[in-house]
Amino acid sequence: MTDDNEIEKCEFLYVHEDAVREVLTKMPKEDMLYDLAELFKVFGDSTRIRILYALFERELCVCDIAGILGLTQTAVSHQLRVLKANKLVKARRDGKVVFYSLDDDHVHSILGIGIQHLSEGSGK
Amino acid sequence: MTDDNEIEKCEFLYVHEDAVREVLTKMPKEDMLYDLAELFKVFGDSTRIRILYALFERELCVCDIAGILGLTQTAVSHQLRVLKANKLVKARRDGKVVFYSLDDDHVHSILGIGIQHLSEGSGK
DNA sequence: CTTTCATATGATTATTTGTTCATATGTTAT
DNA sequence: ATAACATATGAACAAATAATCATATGAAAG
Repeated sequence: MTDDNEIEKCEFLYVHEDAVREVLTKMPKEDMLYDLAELFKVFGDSTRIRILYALFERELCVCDIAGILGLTQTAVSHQLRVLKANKLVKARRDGKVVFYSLDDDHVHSILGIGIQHLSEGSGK
Repeated sequence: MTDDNEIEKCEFLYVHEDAVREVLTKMPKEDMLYDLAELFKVFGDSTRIRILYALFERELCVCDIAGILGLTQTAVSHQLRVLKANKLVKARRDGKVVFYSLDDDHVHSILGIGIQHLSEGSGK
């Protein structure tokens, strides 16, 4: 049916043995795939996405972000910590106030492609 | 200190009032930001990332993916359902076997930019 | 039609994760 | 030093989610 190389049954291993072998040799390192997932996990929360978009316009302090998004200062601070740890935003202190801004060109790119995907998906 | 427009205190609202107003007018729709987060959430799991990378090479059936990644058939099937619901993979049935393949150019783009970010981050 | 095999689905469970509350740190002004 | 304010941090709680187990569906072969 398919055509060439079915081998044994699926007893959890190898329906198409050479396909499996080929893919196995070309898979990236586990560490990298794990880190990649961790990075996207950061984008996978609407609060963080909204913070990033707010920072698209200009740098903002924690309190302003909280005001814009209708969140508590604490919640924003926690999420900014995550974003900062992943080098997506950077902080600048001016007296008592800490200003946050985007710290990565990739933020734009990633969000942009995500939007493209969404818009095309709805058009199908 | 800062320079122009501090207004009142942060009582949860508006340290820099015009900054807040400006950003508020330019924020995208809530729905879109939510959908965007949902999309990235799909990429935010190492199992799904690994499945996507396996499919980079060629289409694969559920059992092969399970074999390649050392997962149960059930776990893979559940994740494929998520990926399919988000139009990142598509399915093709051939008899008893269902072959999955990537269903979006954006998958390449998004993962590519993610990798760029990671590699630059470690070089800092 | 019954069996076999590949895949899918539902329920349960364990873990992760975002928010809240309370409190701590750090900076400026009095 | 003390007070006031912006921000950060830790613990506790609630919600989301990925894996597992049991079972169901769907297709081909006998």
